[in-house]
This record gives sequence, C-alpha cells and structure tokens, in this order.
Amino acid sequence: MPPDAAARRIDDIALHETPGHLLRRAQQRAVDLFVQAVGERGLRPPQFALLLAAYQNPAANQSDLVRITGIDRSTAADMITRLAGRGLIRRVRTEADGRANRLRVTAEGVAALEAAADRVDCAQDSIVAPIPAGQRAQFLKNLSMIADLPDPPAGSRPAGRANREGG
Amino acid sequence: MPPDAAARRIDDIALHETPGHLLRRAQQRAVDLFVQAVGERGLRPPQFALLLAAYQNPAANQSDLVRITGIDRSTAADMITRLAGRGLIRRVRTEADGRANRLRVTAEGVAALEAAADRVDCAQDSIVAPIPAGQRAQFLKNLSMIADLPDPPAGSRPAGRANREGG
DNA sequence: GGTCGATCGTCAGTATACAGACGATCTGAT
DNA sequence: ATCAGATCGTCTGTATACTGACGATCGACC
Repeated sequence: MPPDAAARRIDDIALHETPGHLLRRAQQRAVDLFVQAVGERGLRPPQFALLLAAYQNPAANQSDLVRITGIDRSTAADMITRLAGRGLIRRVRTEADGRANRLRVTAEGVAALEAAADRVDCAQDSIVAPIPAGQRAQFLKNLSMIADLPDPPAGSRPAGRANREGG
Repeated sequence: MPPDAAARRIDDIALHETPGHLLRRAQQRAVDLFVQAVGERGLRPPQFALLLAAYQNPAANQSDLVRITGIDRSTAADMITRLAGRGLIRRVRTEADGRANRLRVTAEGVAALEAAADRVDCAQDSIVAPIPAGQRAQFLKNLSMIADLPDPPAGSRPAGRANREGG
C-alpha cells in the first residue's frame, strides 16, 4: 500500500472543525455558564446532577444513580463523600442489600437544589442562546442522539416526576 | 415575594433534556469512540489536539497552544510534561523571550500523529453517525456557535495549513 | 537605568473522569 | 448447605480541568 495514498495527512486536519473538539469546547463553555450562574461556591454541574437524581429517586442506590447520571461509579463515590462532607446528602446502609447504599438528600441538600434551580434553568437557556431559536429543538434532539440517551418523548414534559419510586 | 410562585420546582427538572447534561454525555461518548478507535495506549483526545497544534504551529509557545486548543495553561503544562516523558515533544527555551517555551514535536511525535490520523478521522465520523447525514453540517455549525469558536468558513477546507508560521 | 504592569510557565489544591483490582455480599444452581 | 458468578461500593493510579499564587522575564514609560 502506497504510504501517501488514502492516508489522512496530518497537515490537513482542521482541529476546530472536528466534532470531538467542538464537543469538548462546547461542554467547557456550558460548564462556565453554569458556574457563572450558580456561583463559584455553589454546586457544580455533576454535583447538581447527582444531587437532583438522588432527590428525584429516593429509592435509588449509588449504582442506580450512576446509571441515571452517567457518572462513573468511582467518581460518584468520591462526589458523594464530598457532598456528604458538606452535609447535603447522607449514605444509608440498605437493610435488604448489605452492599448497597441508599442516598438521602438532607434538608440542606434540598435547599441547595432549590436555591440553584432558577439559576440552573437560566444557565441552560444561555447555553443554547447562540443557536437560532428555531433550530434549538432539533439541535438538542441530535445532541441526545450522540449522547445515546433515551430520546425525550417529543413535547411531553416530566410534569409528574414519573420516576419517583417512593420514599 | 411569594416563595412558590415563579420559582423553578426541582421536581420538574428533567436532567436528560437539559443542554448541559446532554453536552456532557455527548462528550463522554465522543471520548469513548476516540479512545476505542485510537487504542487504549495511544493518544487521548486532548493530547492529540495539543500535539497536532504544536506540529501545525511550530513557532507557537505554550500560551499560543493554549489559545489554539482551549486547554487550560496549567493542564497544558502537565500534559506537555507527560508527552515529553513519552518522547513525543520537547520544550525548547526561546532565545527572544526568556519566559517562553517553543514546543518541538519529535520524530516519534510525528509518527504518533500519523499513526493516529486515520483512526481519528474514523472516530470523528462515528461521533456524528447517529445524526441523519443531511443534518450533520448544520449540527456542527450550531455546536461551534456554542463553543464560541470562529465559524468554519462554509465549504472551505484547510487545504494549505494557513496557520503554519514557519519553522 | 529603574520601575511598574503584563505575560510566561510552573506549582499546589481541588474536582471530575475512568480503568482495574479488591472485599463484601447477593443470586442462582446444585 | 455450598459454591460460582455477578453486583455493590471502595480504593489506587492516571489524566483532564481550572483557580490562585508564584518567580522570572518582558515592555513601556519615566
């Protein structure tokens, strides 16, 4: 095989047009906007996701939250330790399964979520603000295809937190 | 101010529909595909970006590469130390500026880039593969709006590595 | 020639991310 | 009952990411 035939020449790779690089930069910007809106000392995006998932799924153990949030199980363990250190969550040993922890969001944790909610909402809007309004829905649909998450059932909002499992 | 009026209720936040979360998950997937294609032991996405930028901009110092790649300057310093440890790059003290380092990509570094190029190309394709072909260009355009990078000049490919500065 | 503000690279500290190994525990089959 | 395999949470090690501080140097100005 001729060494200079079909091979991609590294001189011709335009980093700023590659999907992977664009995704990385876009995510950087999203985190920036989130932190700006919520405040340096507030919850960071993965912490908010984890705490919210724990609140909305009171029966979940750490592995369940890992599946819901997409946070790695090692990372989740670290984060829960930190959140517990700040008094926002507590590990509760399960009676039924001696291995599992149920996560209990404390009153302070709920307060932190409620304090952040509006600002998070605002940050989410500002993330997609540069995209023409008419294209945002399609963009998010395509984005969730890449993310390989269940497609949001068009038009249906959560409304009744269908994933509350009891508490 | 009524505490339950316009405030966003945390029960109603659908994590899996928020742009920030979708961006995080999509980027996770992009990294997965990249690593799968290039190999566990090969360059990781930010390493590839940094090494490629150093190769394409031989006159650049670390701060220039930070601006090009969007990698934080502390992170870049760490990464360069690691890449140097693997023999892929070398720091060269600048004569003109006693503070700055020029980065010299070694022969091994070029070889690593060339070995990865085709696989990286393939990974980039697989990242956007879930999106209908007709919508990919628009998707990437919107994505780069969020990333806040210069809009790729529609249809023009790099072709002549316009950002080579000499070497 | 000396001084001040800006910049370059580094470093410490913290947070996120993931692979791999581990002990403890659960489940299913026998 | 026991045992094999799977699962749960933890831990180690490495990589990425960013803030804030720092010494060294540069540039501009006086």
